Amino acid sequence: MKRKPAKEYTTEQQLPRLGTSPYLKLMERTASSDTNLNSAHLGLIMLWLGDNILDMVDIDLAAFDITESKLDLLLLLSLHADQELVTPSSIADRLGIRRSSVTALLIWLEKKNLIVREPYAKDGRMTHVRISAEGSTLVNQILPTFWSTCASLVDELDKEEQAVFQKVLVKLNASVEERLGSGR
Amino acid sequence: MKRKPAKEYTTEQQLPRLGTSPYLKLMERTASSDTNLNSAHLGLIMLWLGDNILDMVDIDLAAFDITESKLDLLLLLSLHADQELVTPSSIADRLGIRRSSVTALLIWLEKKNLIVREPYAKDGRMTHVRISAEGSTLVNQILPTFWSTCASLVDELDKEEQAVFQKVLVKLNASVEERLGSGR
DNA sequence: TCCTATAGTTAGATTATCTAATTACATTGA
DNA sequence: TCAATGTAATTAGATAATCTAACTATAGGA
Repeated sequence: MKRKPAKEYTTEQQLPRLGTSPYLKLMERTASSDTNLNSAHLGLIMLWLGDNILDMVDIDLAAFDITESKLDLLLLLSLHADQELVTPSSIADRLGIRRSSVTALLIWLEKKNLIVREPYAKDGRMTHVRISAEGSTLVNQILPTFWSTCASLVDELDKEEQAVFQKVLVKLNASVEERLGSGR
Repeated sequence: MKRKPAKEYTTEQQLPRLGTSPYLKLMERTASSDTNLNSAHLGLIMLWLGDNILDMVDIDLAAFDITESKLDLLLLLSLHADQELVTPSSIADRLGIRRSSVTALLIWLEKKNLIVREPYAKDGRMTHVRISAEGSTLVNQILPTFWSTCASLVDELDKEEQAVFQKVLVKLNASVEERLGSGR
């Protein structure tokens, strides 16, 4: 979670906005010779943009008193609601986090009655996790806003730009998912 | 900071990879009628990609025992090293976080001798913050890897794709920065 | 039946945030 | 000139999301 300072008396003296160029100059000076500077520039802006987008979504979700991680988990449970067995372990595996981290999320969600944990009869060590009716209701309340925020991110692109952008994004995301070994 | 579970005995049973399509179906069902579904799809992938990219960079930086936030701050100090006065307040303002959060970062960085805090003679309430020689050295060690990671993110795009992508990214980032009121 | 593997949780830590309170200095106006 | 008020920085205490390591309980095989 990040960024949304309310007021806190705005400071008089500020740092000048430097823009991108000093970063590029620094890059020229410090990048290894086999690094393509254009690519690095592109990657850098992607990184910044990614950061900013996450912030925007966080701000949006804050209104629903939930975070992106938790919504992510609720969506996962939603989409696997037909599954006979959804365990903390498999969730951890999918989200790329530790089981104990999942436990922490589940405790929070269960406290709010958004999920249900049920002992799994066929194997006493396991627990089946599912989204509750209340959880589904919340997700359905959140999603319209969430999609509209997603859409607003790329609103100002014209159709042609969107088309190329889409192709590129899908490609990049696939390769990054592969590199990380994660993926939906 | 996120994701890089070491081993923790991989689970036998796993959740099936669903891919994007169930998300899109869900979107069709739950998006408000005035939300453009293509845009929302695009935004969603951008969000996922942004998340994944942050993870990648975090993993990279972990080798240097520093996080993105802290590198960000060190870079900021680097680029404003000529400035007479760089205060915690102005840093907070620029990073879009609270002064107390900056204090926490500074304490950590100072403990590692990466920055120096000096009382500001012209106004006893203020503190001038600058990067130390050691800090600069570290930054110079990190940056080659950092730039190469940035570059690797978009490596597989051909020149044409890169060109369009660049144009689009710059545009989007500008608008998101404006919406958030942040920006470098 | 005993040993070991696995699932889940708990305990305790770290990082990055926040708000509210505190401390110290600066400015201003009666 | 000094008391009230404003501002800068820090501290105290909280929450969120993560981690590792240790623990508990169950399962399953030799």
